[in-house]
Amino acid sequence: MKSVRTNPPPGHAEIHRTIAAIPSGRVASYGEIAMRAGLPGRARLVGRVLGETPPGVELPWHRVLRSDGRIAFPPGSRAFREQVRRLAAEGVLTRNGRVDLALHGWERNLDDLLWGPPKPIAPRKPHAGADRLQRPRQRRSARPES
DNA sequence: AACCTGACGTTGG
DNA sequence: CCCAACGCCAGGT
Repeated sequence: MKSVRTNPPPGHAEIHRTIAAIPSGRVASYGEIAMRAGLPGRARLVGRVLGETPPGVELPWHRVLRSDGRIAFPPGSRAFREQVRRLAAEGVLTRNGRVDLALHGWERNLDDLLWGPPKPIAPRKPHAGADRLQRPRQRRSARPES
């Protein structure tokens, strides 16, 4: 018997799994989802899979944005407004259809950098004087000026 | 098969 | 900030 329909694209399940794992109040880009799903460079696939996701399947699709934090739908469209609404409900505000990734990015957001889990870095060893062990300090690599 | 079109992304002008 | 050019991949014309 012929397959009723095209087989599920490889990675389909992983993509769903990854999106479902985005914490509430956080957002991730299509590219990041693809990356985490083990499909680097397949951002487009993520978008298609999402679009093909049948209703009824609960998925935090609204937490997926473009790499620059903008909503992928046409501004003003039904889906666009719906996404803005859902995000706002989670405390993620949108400005001109764009979300501040530095603030709400899944990983590496300001909160984490300022108040979150910046704990691991403090094996401070009370040592009088010699503080040379401090961060090697990011030296600016010689920049080949133009 | 060529061409167009997307819930995309990056680089460069 | 806008635009063009690619890279990417599956579907539809």
